[in-house]
Formats: sequence, C-alpha cells, structure tokens
Amino acid sequence: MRIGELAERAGTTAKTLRFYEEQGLLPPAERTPSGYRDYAPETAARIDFVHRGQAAGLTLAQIRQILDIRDGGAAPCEHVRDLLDARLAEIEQQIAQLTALRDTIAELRHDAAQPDPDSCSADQVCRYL
Amino acid sequence: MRIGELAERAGTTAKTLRFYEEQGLLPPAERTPSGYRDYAPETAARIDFVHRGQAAGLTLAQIRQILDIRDGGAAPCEHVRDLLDARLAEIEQQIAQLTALRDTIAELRHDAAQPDPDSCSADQVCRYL
DNA sequence: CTGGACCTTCCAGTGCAGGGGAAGGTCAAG
DNA sequence: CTTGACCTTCCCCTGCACTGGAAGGTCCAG
Repeated sequence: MRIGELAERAGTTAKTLRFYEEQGLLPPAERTPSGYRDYAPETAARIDFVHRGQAAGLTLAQIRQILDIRDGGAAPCEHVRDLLDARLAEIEQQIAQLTALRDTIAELRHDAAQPDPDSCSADQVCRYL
Repeated sequence: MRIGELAERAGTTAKTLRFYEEQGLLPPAERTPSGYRDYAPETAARIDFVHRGQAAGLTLAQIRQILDIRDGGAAPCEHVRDLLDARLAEIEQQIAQLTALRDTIAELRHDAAQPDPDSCSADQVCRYL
C-alpha cells in the first residue's frame, strides 16, 4: 500500500505519515524498487493507536514511548497507566487555572457592564482592566 | 530612566521591553545622545497595563489593540468589554473540552487500574488506550 | 586607563504538530 | 508518447511570547 492510500484509510495525510516516521512513531517503511514507501495494511492500526493517544491528550513523544515499549517486546500497560495519571493531574490543574481565570474575567466584565469612558484616565489606559 | 531600571521597576526584563517596543506595545523610546533608550517614569504604568491584560488572558495583539485605541485618543472601554466577552466564551469552551477530556481519561485510567498485560495484543499496542 | 556593568543591534531558537511548496522521479491510462 | 496523479527529498513557515548569545559601543568608579 502506498502512502496516500494508507493516509486516506487512517484519516490523515501523507505529509503527516512521513512526519510520524521521522519522529519514530512509525518504523521506516519498506520501499518499492523505485523508492516509494510500501506499507503493510496493519500499519493503519498503529496510526489508529497514535490517534487514540492524541484523543487522550498525550503528546507524540509520550505516544512514542508507549510504542517503543511495545516494540521492545513488553506490554506498556503500566507505563500507560502512569501517563494517564500524570495527564489527569495536569488536566485537573489546567481546569483549576482556567476556572480561576474565568472568575477573574467575569468580575472584570461585570464591572465593565456599563462602561463610563469618562472615568477612565488615559494614564491607566482602561480602568476596567 | 534606562531600560534596565524600567524593566526592574516593572518586574520584567530589558529584553522583553525591546520586544514590546518591536510589537508596538510601547512607543519607540526616546534616545540619549549615545543611543540608549531613555524612558519617562510613566512608561511603567503602561507596562503594568500590559501585565493586567495578560493576567486577564488577553494576547499581546489584543492588548495592543486596546493601547492603539487609547493612543488614538478614544476610550477603549467598549472594545475591552467585547474582548472580555470573547475571552470568557473561549475559556468556557476550553473548560468544557478539558472536562470532557478528563472524563475520558478517567475512564481509561479506571479500566487500566489492574493492568493485565496478557490481554493486550501487540496489534492494538495497548488495550487500555 | 582599565574593568565591569550596562547598553545597542541582529540572528536564531524554544515547544508542538504538522503545513506549504519547490524540484524532480514514477506509474498507469489514453 | 504524453498527461496527470502520485511519489521522493529538502527546507522553510505557522502561532505565541519570549530567551540566548554574539559582536560591539558607552559609562562610571577606582
């Protein structure tokens, strides 16, 4: 299978697949005599895994770690569990930060509900911020 | 006042102030005969405003828009209000996305609580993802 | 008059996940 | 035998807000 066909099947682009190969997410592809990349159909499952990892908020580098463990012959379950734990903690923190930011902005917005341009000195640029 | 002193007063770095000038957040500074930037003390208030804008989650480009309006002689109150509204909507959406992602990951993590490496086929790399 | 702290400009890189496009090779259909 | 779709490598660009470093100029104290 050539790169364009694989890309379409996996719902991505040829460009991205070459990038994945460069990043070590896909093993160097077999080549036809003329130099075209030639993929086994199973490669699509690997790309799907990459997409599942991305859907779980993992970076390509983290997904690569998992693949490396699997390619080394081991089951990556525990590493996956640790990554999920770490990601979960990060997300909780991001949510907390965004929630705090939302409250801050909501308050500023509330104060600016009836803007009174005359009460804003040029010095402070805008008294609602 | 030279750039280093202003940077310290405003809680930032000289490098950043040159960057702000380049980005149009600060007007081109006056120069001493020898070419050093020479700032009026009021410039610190402008930098403070930039910091308040950042604390509200605005980008430098958005902060610049506000400053441009003020520099044009108008009061930017209404624009600020619109920016705050837009930012608020973005943040709500980000929070919703992160919350959904958190739930997804929490479920995956739950399934991976007692990893069973033997049930993971190499094909799917990891059945918990 | 020398050393060190400060300043200048300019170039380049960071992280993330690709995208754009040039220059050229290959393959199948008409 | 040509056309058009596909493939190859290569390098640069995106957004965001800086940060690092090189090469050189300036200022002040000792």
